[in-house]
Amino acid sequence: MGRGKIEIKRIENQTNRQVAYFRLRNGIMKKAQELTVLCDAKVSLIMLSSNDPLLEYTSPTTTTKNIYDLYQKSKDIDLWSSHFERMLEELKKQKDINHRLNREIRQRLGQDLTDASFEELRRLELKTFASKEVVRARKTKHLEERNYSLQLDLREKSADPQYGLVENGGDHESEMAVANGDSNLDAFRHLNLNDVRGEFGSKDLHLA
Amino acid sequence: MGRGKIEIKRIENQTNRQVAYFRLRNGIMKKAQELTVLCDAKVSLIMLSSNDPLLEYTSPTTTTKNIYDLYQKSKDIDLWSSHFERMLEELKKQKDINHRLNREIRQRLGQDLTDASFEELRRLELKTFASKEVVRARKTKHLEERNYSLQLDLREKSADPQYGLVENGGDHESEMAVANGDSNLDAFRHLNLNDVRGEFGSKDLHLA
DNA sequence: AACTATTTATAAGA
DNA sequence: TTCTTATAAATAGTT
Repeated sequence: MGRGKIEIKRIENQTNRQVAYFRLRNGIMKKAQELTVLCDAKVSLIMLSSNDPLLEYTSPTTTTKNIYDLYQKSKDIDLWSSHFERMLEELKKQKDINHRLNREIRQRLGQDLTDASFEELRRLELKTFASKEVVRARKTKHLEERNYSLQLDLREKSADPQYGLVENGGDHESEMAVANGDSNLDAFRHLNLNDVRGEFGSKDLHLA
Repeated sequence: MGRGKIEIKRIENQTNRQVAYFRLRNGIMKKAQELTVLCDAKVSLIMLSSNDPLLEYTSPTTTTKNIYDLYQKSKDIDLWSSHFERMLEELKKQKDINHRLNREIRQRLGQDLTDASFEELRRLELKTFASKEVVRARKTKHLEERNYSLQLDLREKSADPQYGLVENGGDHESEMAVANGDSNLDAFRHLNLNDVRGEFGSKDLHLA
């Protein structure tokens, strides 16, 4: 509606397109507002165009989150699980970093072991056990807590205020490298533990 | 715009309001579609009015989920965080603890064990060995299985085919535990490493 | 960013 | 409801 009729297809001229966007977005926002008021409806309108910030209209009687909750209910889907996916992806990424570091560590250990004396080897083995236990304990405890979180998650999949994401900055790499007692110490499995244990005599093992 | 001008305020007559909603919703949907095509924009429009099913328009170039993700990114908020907030907070805390612990562990393993006596080392080995095989085998496995089933639950709640969950393979929990290690130093402390004194050399391993 | 000729949307009536 | 149509509103092209 204007001086001339236009075909509804992408406006190829970048500038014209931008101008049209500016006009039309105001138009539709107004429509959304009118619809809200006149019909007592809830409306969520979100628009995005390259080179422009995201723009939204949300009926004052509701919130974007509320609309999305209703949307999900209506569609019987769960968009929020995307966050869970995202976290899993992040973990997967970290896992990859872990693997890389583990390889590195194993290589270093291998080099060091090449010319290690018997005493040194024994010392390393002991370190292995110590690390293993510490890490194992930490892992187990954390698993418990994660279980708890997941359960809460499943239980409370509905209402809620808005919070900011906790930033994940910082480098995990060195920490993981040290903490990952499972894989990074696998290298020691090829040590003949029996040879070493011989040194200690044959006392029975007591469970902790 | 019509035969007469109308004031933008709630239409009190229920029927008229309903009729208006029907008209206007078609209008705004068309606008959304035009905006999408003409300006190459992404639009998400969701409408709700009592006694009517939820109605939406989403640009064919995107999805509601995608818009939602972009929205959150743009607003730097996380609408889902009430669910995840607890977990993320926890992870952050764990990470801090982890950082501190790693330093501690590195120091202890590197320094304290260096001078361990034969007797202490033997005791240390026995303890760690025992814990390794017994406690973890049962407990950890149980927890991991439980985690896995919880995740399956979450996964089944997600009906969005476009965003399949990251394949987990049952490993993420351990990775997470590793990456966000927790503070169970108890097992470590029970080793009484500080009491250990001995005769060993000091060739050191670098774990990171 | 303003103007205005036109197109488009739609309020009220049938 | 749905169609019709007079009129309001939106806006394309222009300045």
